[in-house]
Amino acid sequence: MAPRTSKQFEEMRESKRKLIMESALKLFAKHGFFDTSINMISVEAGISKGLMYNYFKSKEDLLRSVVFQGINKFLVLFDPDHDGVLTKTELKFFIEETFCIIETDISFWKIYFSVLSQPQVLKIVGEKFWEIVNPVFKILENYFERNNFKNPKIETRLFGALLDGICINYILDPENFPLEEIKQKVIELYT
Amino acid sequence: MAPRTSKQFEEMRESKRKLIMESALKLFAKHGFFDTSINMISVEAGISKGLMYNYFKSKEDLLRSVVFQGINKFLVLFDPDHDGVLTKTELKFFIEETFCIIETDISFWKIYFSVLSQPQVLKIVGEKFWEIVNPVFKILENYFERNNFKNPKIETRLFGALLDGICINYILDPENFPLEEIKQKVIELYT
Amino acid sequence: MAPRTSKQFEEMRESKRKLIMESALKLFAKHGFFDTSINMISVEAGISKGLMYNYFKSKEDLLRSVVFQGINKFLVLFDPDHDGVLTKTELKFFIEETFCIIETDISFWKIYFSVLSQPQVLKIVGEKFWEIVNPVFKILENYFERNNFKNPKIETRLFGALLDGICINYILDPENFPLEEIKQKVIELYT
Amino acid sequence: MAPRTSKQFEEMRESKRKLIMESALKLFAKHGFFDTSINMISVEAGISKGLMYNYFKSKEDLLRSVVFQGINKFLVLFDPDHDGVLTKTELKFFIEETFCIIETDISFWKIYFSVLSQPQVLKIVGEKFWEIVNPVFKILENYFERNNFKNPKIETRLFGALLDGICINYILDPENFPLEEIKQKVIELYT
DNA sequence: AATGAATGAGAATTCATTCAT
DNA sequence: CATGAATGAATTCTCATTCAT
Repeated sequence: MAPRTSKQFEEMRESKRKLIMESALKLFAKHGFFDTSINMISVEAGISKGLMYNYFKSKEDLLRSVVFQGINKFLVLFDPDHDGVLTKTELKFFIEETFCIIETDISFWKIYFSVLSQPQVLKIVGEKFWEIVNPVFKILENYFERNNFKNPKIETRLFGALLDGICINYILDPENFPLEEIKQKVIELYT
Repeated sequence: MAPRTSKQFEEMRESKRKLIMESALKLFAKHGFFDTSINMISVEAGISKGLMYNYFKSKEDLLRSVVFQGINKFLVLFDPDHDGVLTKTELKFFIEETFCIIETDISFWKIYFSVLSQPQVLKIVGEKFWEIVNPVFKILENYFERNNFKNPKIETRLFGALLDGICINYILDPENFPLEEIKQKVIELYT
Repeated sequence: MAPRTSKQFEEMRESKRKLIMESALKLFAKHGFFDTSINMISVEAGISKGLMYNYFKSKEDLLRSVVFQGINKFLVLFDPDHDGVLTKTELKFFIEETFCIIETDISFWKIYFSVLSQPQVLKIVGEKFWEIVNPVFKILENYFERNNFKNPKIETRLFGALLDGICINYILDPENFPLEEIKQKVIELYT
Repeated sequence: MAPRTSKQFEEMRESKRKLIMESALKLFAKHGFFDTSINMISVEAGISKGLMYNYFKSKEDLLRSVVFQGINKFLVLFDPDHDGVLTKTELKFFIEETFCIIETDISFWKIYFSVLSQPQVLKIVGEKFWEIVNPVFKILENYFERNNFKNPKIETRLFGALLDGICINYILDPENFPLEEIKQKVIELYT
């Protein structure tokens, strides 16, 4: 029998890591970080409690991993050219994709806002959060400047706040929130 | 010694209740609900752990009380005539007061969003939350209708989302968030 | 009924503290620090696990307390005048009392040597240990100097080593170790 | 390829066993038995955790092996003629070698005293310990008898205690302990 | 009313050991 | 022979809540 290659092992590890993260994502979203125990996660993932610690060094580490994975998934939408310059089309695409992701990744966004509003949890995610978010703000500011918005800095902040607010309102009551119409309205406002 | 009247007792009780709630508000905002222990609260309030349970049924009950007190404080701003009809001046006043309260009651808002984004905490606050928020939405919708906004329902939702988003962004980074300029922009947009 | 005074409360606390320390001493000596769980101690003391942490902030803290209590009990034997000068009679008394304490406090000495020889445990007891032991060495050195021993420093070290060695040998096999005769021999050698 | 002979296999096994034991010795001495995990040992030895169990039945078995190897290394110094009779020269040689070994094998002695003073660890090493130590005592007793010491039994115990005490004191503070001068003093006392 | 000692369920984490590959 | 993923029992510690005083 051919011995398993190192690569195959790596793939197995990676897929189990993903499995654990998905279980955690689901439960964190459903019950919140503090009310989700390692035990619950391991049951959900169908593994033993101990094994968790083979893949993540603590519950906090697991949260961090889940949060950053979600943020990164979101950020790739942004400025697809990676040229630091946002065209009107790109912004429209970004907004559309954002709304799409709000809908599909609702679990992630629940965790995301939980992280933002819980001091102890925010502490865990820490500085790295700002490292990621700040460049995005820069690019938006640049966009508003080029498009002759009166006060680009303010506009950027307002835009960010609006998306956050929409997201948090959608999360609160997904059934009744008119996501599609809100999306059209936002696109209309900004492009 | 003159026996204390029942009224004096009530006043003492009420003021101690307030003391506990203020201590809790401060600590929940600083450390989060889960990382604030009953012990910490009682130390902050200068009373014993046991006495807490004389005023609040449980830690959850205390949270609920703190949250609803804050919401009520906020709601009295709204529609001062209680006539269910919002004038342009009243809306402007409402926005201004909202921004004022965002700044002065930052501790409350931290808890508020923590409540919104933590499923278990939201569960505690429960239905009563919607009972309070829904009428406000109705009044706003009515305002947008009377002022010929194209889609009052959407506009209401967008307005709510925007305020929520502004608040959450301010909370995250109060030092750098341009609250005053954002306020002007919002007033300009809606009145 | 007369209300309990604060002093009575303090006494109750103190006696419970002692109870826990005695239980811990017994079990640490019997099973060693690592093989004695907080659970075992609380059962032995007839209290709940949680209550332990009302009196000691951790298992390590409990160990520290037990060890220092034992060391202090031992040190009061030394130089009863507190004049820093040891007479021949005082040394004889010290040796006699030491042997007495070796016999009666065997549990403590087991822990003591466990602490000395387990790096992680020694770390817990830490610097405070040397703060206590060093002055004793000084006084002994002074004694040997005044009594014209050839090399007081060496003699001090040898004396300390001998007592440690006797103690550890007694602990290992109390039934068969001729403690009384060894004591006479030591007195004869040093006074 | 030439098949490996059984003898070669044995040699490889033996050398790997030694490697593991050396790693364990080093880590047990540094961190103590309980704070050294199988994982740490296997990393130190550059092998897998699983392989450890191919060479040693358990962690306890590994400790036992390490301790007995050290004791045996020490015992061969003793009575080189194996005639059960110790000459004055042999005793001097024995003392000198003992002090030499105290210095070079400090890691072992740390473990040794840890074993002596930790009940659970002593239990592991068990009876075999006494089987080894008792004959040595016999030979020393015989020596003191032949050399007209007043009470050979007591003298033997005292001698053993002194060496143990010296060793434990050296271990505690190798930098400052005057090992060489103590050695001269001991030789002077006993030969 | 007021206290804080006491409880005990439950949390995160560790680690010796096993076993499929 | 060699690996390291997987297990699960055991451990320390926390904390909301109760209750005798």
